[in-house]
Amino acid sequence: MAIEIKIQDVARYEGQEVTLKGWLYNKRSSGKLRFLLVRDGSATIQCVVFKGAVSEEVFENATALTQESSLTVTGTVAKDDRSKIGYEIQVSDLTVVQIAHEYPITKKEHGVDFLMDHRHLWLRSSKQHALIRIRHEVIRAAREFFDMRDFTLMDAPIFTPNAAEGTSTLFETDYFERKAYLTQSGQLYGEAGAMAFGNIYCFGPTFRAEKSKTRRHLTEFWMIEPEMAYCDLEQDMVVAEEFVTHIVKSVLKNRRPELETLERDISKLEKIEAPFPRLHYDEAVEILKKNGVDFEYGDDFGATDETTISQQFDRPVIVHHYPAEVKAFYMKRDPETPQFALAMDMLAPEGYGEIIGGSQREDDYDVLLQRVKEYNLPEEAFAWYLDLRKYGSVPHAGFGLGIERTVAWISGIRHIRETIPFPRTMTRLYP
RNA sequence: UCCGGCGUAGCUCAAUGGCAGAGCGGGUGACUGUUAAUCACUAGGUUGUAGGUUCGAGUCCUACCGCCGGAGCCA
Repeated sequence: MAIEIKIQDVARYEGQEVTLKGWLYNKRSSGKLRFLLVRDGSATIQCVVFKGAVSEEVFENATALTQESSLTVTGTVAKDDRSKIGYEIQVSDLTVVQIAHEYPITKKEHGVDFLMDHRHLWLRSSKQHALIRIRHEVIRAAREFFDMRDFTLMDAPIFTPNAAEGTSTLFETDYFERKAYLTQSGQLYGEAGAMAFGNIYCFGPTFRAEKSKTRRHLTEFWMIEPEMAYCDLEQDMVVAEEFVTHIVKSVLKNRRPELETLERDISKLEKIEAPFPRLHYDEAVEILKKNGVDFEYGDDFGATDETTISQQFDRPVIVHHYPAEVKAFYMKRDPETPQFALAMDMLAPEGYGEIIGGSQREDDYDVLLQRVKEYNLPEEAFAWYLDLRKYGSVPHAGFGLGIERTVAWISGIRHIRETIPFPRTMTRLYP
């Protein structure tokens, strides 16, 4: 009786008879030979069916297989230098589980819209497979980083009564004849958690109804957000750069074959090491001026500005002390230079844009109440949030990291939509 | 919302205003080492929609629809 194995473990079974359960990735034939490229989710291997070595029925079955048909194969593991993984299977028996209908995704190239309409099948192809596995590793490493440091996982709600920053980009939904909004960030709830547990993080989907049609935007994306009590902006930045370093190193260690599948320039990732360069807003503006960018002092940076700044460095760069006017109401201002907020953004290299946004939060009750009024926010909706400043307020800080932009950067792929299994954009709700 | 581009076979694309085609995929067959195998044969079309110009429109014009890219906004 042959032992049932995963293709990725095939090297351990050289010369033995094994059984694989999978799907037909591709088929080539030559006279009395059938070359079946079989994938099982772990890897892909060529299975060779020779007419003289199997029953007539097995050979006929091998001939009839169509792309993505499901099958089980039994055969001997043989070393072969022509194989990409070093081995192939010499088939002795083969069972067809299902003959697949005509498979829409062929070996030739396809357009994005067609592939996205078939996203549920596209996930089977090698590039998409590699991306989702890198995404898994990014998420695993991100959680591991905070778990190792004794942060408590405390997830935030997805239905929220109000917006943290304006309502124009919120998805509204009916909530038993009231209005509810899909969350844009777990941060405010994270602050409640930090006051309860010290250090927490939350991880979940967030939703933004921005009418953005660029390769960096999704309407539904995943964010991991730590929030730390007794923490200032400086400490916040240190955690952020060590965090990103840990994620990159984990992917390099555990998902190197996938990076190679994607033809990622790995040398660029190997340079990622904390500490990262840090720029005061004023220094970032200087860089723009030096590069001849027409930029108005006091504005936030646009996408091309971010690219110009990040291109000066071979690792992520942190920009801090943004003008307070362009930043959110909850960010604390620098006591020494109150025109600046104690805010920071981390820009990924190679023009991948902002992957982290964070700040030290305003911890003074009176100042925060004043901000709520200045930003015309409904005071009663933020009563619970203001409470956090009434009962044992402490300096605290946190940030949010966008999973999809991080995966896009580490993978080196152009568009963010391939970094999530089923992307949601302005024009894409199916499948 | 604004700016730009593209809609032709299942897919990727050709076709000077003048007979709507190729490759891949599908089907039939040949081949004992193929690597997107190769070779032969074969089926497959309301050229996004609605108007207009013209002897004649896939091609030119107008409107609409869909998608793609970018801007703003953001992670």
